[in-house]
Amino acid sequence: MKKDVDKVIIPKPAIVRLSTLYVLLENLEQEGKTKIFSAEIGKLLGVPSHTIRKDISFLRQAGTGNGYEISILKNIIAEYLGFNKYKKACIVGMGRLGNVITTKNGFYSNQYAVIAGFDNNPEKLKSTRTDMDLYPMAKLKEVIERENIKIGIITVPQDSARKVAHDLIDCGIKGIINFSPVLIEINRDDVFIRNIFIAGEFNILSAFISQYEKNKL
Amino acid sequence: MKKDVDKVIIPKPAIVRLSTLYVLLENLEQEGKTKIFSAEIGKLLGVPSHTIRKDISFLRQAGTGNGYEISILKNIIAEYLGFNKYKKACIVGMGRLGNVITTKNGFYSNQYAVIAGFDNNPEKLKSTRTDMDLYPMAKLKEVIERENIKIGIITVPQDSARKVAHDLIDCGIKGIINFSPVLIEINRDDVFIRNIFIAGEFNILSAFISQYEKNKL
DNA sequence: CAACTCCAGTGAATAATTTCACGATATCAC
DNA sequence: GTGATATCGTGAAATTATTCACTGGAGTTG
Repeated sequence: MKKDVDKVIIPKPAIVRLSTLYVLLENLEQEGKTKIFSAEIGKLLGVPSHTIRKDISFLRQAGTGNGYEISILKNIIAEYLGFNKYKKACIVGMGRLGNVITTKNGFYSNQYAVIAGFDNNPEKLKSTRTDMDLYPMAKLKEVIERENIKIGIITVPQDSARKVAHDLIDCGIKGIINFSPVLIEINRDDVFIRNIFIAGEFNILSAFISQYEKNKL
Repeated sequence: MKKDVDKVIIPKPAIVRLSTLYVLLENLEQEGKTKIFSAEIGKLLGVPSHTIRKDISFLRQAGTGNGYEISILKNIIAEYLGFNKYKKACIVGMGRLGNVITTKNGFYSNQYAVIAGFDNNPEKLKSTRTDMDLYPMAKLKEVIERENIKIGIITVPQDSARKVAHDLIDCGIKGIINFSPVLIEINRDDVFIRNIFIAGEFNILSAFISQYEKNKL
């Protein structure tokens, strides 16, 4: 009898690695590569090969045992992790950062589409040159519901970030990428937030470097 | 007899949380707040209060037992994690993203200073308006060594990211924040890299949302 | 068609991290 | 000052994640 696949819970760090791996595979595929080994993936992701093998084994879709066919592996990951479900995103805050992020620069996978931008400054709505549709904040709920958008990006200044986050959640957004330099507190376990907290990154590096030097002694 | 404090190894996730917490405390302090409780911190960081208490307890600098004095907690964290050691950073790639990041926007803590910018396009060196000193790539080693910079930010396009990373490491950089949409593979355990991999963030959110819905059933 | 080599897959062991639970200490009210 | 309440600090337990170690399949060579 087959194992109850649906009950296997994948460790969160494994989900993060596999999600990243997916984008990596997209890039490699575009470069013309078709096959890859666990050791190679490991190097690129900065983890040992057995970690990669284990991560992939959580998906319970055993391959042939001799390297991975990139296109197949991509599909297995996307299928299992549900990447095909939520492809639309919106962005709030059409300032300079918002602009940079949504300019197709390789920043986001070609699987996703940021289809709507919001800002409460009418000037910005006019001056911004982009493929997306731009709207004033008042249209937030209407657009998100109409397009069934589940992912939101926050690139507004500090003082409005929290309000925007809660507005997005009220409109049905389930995942947020927050670039504002403010941590956003949410009380619901059905909404996920990824904070891109650049100021913190300096400290993290500083700490790791110091820890390394301390332990070296 | 006192415990051998120096031998206590802090879990990596705790280091990351404490590093983030530090920036948070800086912000709260600027807003005029002087005291904070573990439950409050927990909400802001999105983790339970006992995790925060445990994280802080790794520092072995017990407080009074009734909330934390923000200024004191800040000092304890900075001291223990060595934040005071490496305050200078440089950035390679003065394109639009590089500009946005280095514009004092609250993106980086006021503790750090991005003091030098590099680009191999002479036009960019002239046209960019900034407080930093700007240099051509040829000056990389000279400047990094002269200023004893240990942290580098990469905001160059995809195709040069890997080379830039290795150049930085050759110049003595020990910590890298990589914004390019390429994962950088390094083989040294004395160099730390933080990939801000936006394309991956979409997948991660997508996966968490799907996982949540799957487990809900 | 062996024999050999190279990898993936995975259950089990180990290690790392988080959570728990409770004693200790500060604060406040009266 | 005493009691009531709130909060921290931390060793130990529980949970979660990683690493190990071995099996078996696929490709390759002569």
